[in-house]
Amino acid sequence: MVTSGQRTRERSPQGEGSRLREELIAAAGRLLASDADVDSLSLRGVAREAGVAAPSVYLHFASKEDLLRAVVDTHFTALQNAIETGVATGHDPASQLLAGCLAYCRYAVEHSGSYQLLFNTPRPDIKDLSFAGTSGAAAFQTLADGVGACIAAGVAQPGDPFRVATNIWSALHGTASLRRATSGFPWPPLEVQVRGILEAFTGIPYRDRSTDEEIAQDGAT
Amino acid sequence: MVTSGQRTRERSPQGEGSRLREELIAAAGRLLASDADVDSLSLRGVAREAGVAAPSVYLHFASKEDLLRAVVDTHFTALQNAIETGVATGHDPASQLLAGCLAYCRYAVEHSGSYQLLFNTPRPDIKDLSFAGTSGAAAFQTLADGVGACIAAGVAQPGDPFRVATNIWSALHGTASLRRATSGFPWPPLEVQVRGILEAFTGIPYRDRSTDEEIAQDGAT
DNA sequence: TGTACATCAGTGAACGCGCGTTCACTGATGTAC
DNA sequence: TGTACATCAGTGAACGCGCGTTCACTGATGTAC
Repeated sequence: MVTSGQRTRERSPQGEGSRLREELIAAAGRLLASDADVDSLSLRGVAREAGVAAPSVYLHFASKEDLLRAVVDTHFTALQNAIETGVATGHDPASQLLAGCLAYCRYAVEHSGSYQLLFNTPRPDIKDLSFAGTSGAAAFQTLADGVGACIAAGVAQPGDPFRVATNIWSALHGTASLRRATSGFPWPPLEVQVRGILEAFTGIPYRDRSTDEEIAQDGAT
Repeated sequence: MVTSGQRTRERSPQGEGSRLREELIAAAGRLLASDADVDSLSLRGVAREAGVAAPSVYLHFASKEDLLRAVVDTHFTALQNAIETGVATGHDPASQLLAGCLAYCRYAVEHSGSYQLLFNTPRPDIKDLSFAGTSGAAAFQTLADGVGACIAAGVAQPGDPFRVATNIWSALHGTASLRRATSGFPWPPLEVQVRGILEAFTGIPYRDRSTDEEIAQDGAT
């Protein structure tokens, strides 16, 4: 149980019935944030968290599957936003790549239920069958473009951006997933490992590099 | 449904009651091999697959949890065996490292339900709370030792074997997990990617290197 | 202004299902005398 | 050799639970005349 949906939710005013739709998606998000398992996302559980009777879900979703699809969509958008916000803090291809990858990993670690739903749940009923055109593909393209920009700028070692991005994605996904599934393993700080991974696959000396924030601070002192 | 447990399993002869214990673990393995989801491993489902009534499970396991613990143990042992068999095919530290990592990834991809149970299921009720001393730790130690041997032999670039092994593990786990969860992504052949990952983290030129088998074949022609 | 009616947001009770677990049992095989 | 009894491997029926879904409903708000 999380925020234990307030028992006396007041009904939406007439014409605003679609508010409940957003409230249900938000309730599912709260469950994912706490319990962090797709299978804990029962239709009744989500309705309970939203403070509403189970059949009310059917006012906005045709089935449980339909509800989960909307949840997946919402969380893919949130991840994409997190990445773009991160990338925007960088001022050159190399720092943008680091910032984007860090944002991705932080999202995965800090919203691990959500991330688990997006990338560790092979549920064709909920997700698109082909990868191309999905939100996951969009996020990957952002990564591949970032790698390509570093190679084009001559700061990363030459190579096929798509393949390099595939390796980086694998490593980032791996560390985020393993951190969640293992208890007691002595993981290094997330940023340290992300820097090491990026350095290994691009040749950019990230381990010796300050963040843009640190550079700004150093310049200010 | 898989092999749909034969409806008329003949009972074990007297004194051999513990046969059922192994049959139940094997039945769980068949379910994992086909359906590949921990949550599909219901006590009733396993009994059904074994061709036995549900309460019969309690002749050998105190609870569903207890059964699943035994299943986890069995599959960790299978993974460790696969790795050791792989390592044994190598004749120097570098080829042993590659062989062990390939064996790990192949196990993960070919027994994806089993692998999912071992490494993507944070279930403290089923698994040990601390990582140290577990079968997972043993497998990781094998990897760290392999990396250490390559560094000591001077074939890998210098570094902390534990940290390098952590990065390799993350990347191998990531590619195995993502291959399962994404449909439609253009993954490179597993061995190609594993070689690229190992080269990036150790500096050993695996991408240009033949397997021991290929060397043996080349020598024979 | 009053009243009949429509619309809208949401509910309570019920359904059939599979689950984990408990209980008293069955029926074959071995053992004691 | 026969028979009473113990042991052993496993079963059938039942329990309470939460699930997804359906159904007929309620009661507040708006609209037509």
